[in-house]
Amino acid sequence: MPGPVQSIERAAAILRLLARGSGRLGVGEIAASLGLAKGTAHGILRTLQGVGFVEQDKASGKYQLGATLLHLGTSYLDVNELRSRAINWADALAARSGEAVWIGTPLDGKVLIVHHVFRPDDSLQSLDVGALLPLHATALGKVLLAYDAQAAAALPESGLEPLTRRTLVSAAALKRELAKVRELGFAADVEEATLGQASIAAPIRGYGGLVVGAISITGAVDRLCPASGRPDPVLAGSVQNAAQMISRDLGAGRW
Amino acid sequence: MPGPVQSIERAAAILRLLARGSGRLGVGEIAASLGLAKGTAHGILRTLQGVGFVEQDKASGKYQLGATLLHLGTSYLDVNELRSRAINWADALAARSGEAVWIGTPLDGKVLIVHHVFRPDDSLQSLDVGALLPLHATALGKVLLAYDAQAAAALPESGLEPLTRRTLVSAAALKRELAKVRELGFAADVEEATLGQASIAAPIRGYGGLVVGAISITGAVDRLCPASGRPDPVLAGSVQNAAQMISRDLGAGRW
DNA sequence: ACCAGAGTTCGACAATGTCGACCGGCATAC
DNA sequence: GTATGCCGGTCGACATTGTCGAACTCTGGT
Repeated sequence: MPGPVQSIERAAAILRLLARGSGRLGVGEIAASLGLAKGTAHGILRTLQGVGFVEQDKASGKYQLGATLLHLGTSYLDVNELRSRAINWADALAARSGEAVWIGTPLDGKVLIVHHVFRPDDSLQSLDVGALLPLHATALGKVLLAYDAQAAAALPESGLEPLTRRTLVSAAALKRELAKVRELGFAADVEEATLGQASIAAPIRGYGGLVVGAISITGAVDRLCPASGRPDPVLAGSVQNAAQMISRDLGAGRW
Repeated sequence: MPGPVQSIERAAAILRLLARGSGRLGVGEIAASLGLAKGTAHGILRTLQGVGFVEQDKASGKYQLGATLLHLGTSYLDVNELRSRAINWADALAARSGEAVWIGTPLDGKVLIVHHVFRPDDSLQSLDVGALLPLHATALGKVLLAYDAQAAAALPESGLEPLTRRTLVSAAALKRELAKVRELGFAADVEEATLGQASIAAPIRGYGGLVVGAISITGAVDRLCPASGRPDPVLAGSVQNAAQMISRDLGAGRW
């Protein structure tokens, strides 16, 4: 196949760098990180600035992400079929379970949150749409791993980052967990991402039965796992049911 | 100055086209819209696909925005200084006024919503962060216009799009309105964007006193304009006060 | 006042992306 | 069932285009 356009790849690399670096970066730092000449990096940055993808802090001369990206990002939400089909079911699930609902899709070895319904009762919660969560420490991620052999194979054998003292960090333990997920049809995490919080997730299938995302509820451990430290089967059933309804809307056939 | 990088500009144009087009587009349509050869458009699209900025629908072969953009967009929120300084004050304003709060910044002849606090009482509201609102029909936009001569000059003399039957569509009427905004120090719109809804907005100033954004409350007309169809001065004062606090945090000097 | 480091500019080279014609499917029309 | 258009994808030659690296300027610190 004919070559991809290098300058665009480089521009994308710069944007990702700025997103990861969580702050402003200078031309020199960017050029060094990507192995480019300073002048080259500058030219790309100036172009990105012209289209509004990056902004320059006039005081320090450093660069950061630009406002246009926010608009493009939310425009993505409008065309995302998974999200638009799932919204109604997510609201219903939140109402029935009384917990916050997330919908996630795999992105580059992480889980991207594409929808978030606040827990019905109190409304002082931060919005997590657009956030990237690790695959191995969240119920959403475990579901995606369990039904995507490719993603599972790409996981490192060790060195999984522990978010809490309960995070699974060994590949063997995770593998057992994934087998259990496939057997039960849903995944759970109990204080593996955040202390005091648990989640239950189920797979969403698209056309052809392929798993394209997952839906989960998240809340306090004692509500999701009443006694015994195992997820409440009624709640798990609700999540699975919501996932099935969404899958049906997506044309997933008889799954 | 040395030329900007064309391929990046073209890639950005494609992304904007996809964001505007609100749906999937084919290679041919994109190439025609931008005056490019089909092969060229294809190469750029394939590169954008490689970096996750666009996705291809396998069934139809058409392209749409990609998930990576969502993550980049929300990463922008993390580094946006206006938003991060304003969040606490926005929460306080929402609590005191009992209304939904927006924070907006100018972007390319529109208002970009960078923060949104739900109305405290009921929580069944859609999230508008990332949305682009017109300048002439919203309180946020009027504030930005009133204090940015350049943006005001760029407005068309006529042909302002009417969103409701109360939207100001003549340049003269808008001009008078902006003069009033400058005099009072805040802007209002009463059913000019959505029937039954009103807003009150005040300018946020950054370093040097420059207006960098605006904050507003939005709610039912009878709550914001109790009798007489004019905005409640107490609520307007609250909005102005929040704007001043944020401006101070941004280092706006004595404004 | 000097120096160090930042972002920015400049010009030449050739690597790079662009163009336009060509292929292969799929769907529709006849 | 065949023909036909449409659409996405491919390929190779040309020259436009982006890249490099050195030189410039300005700010801030010493």
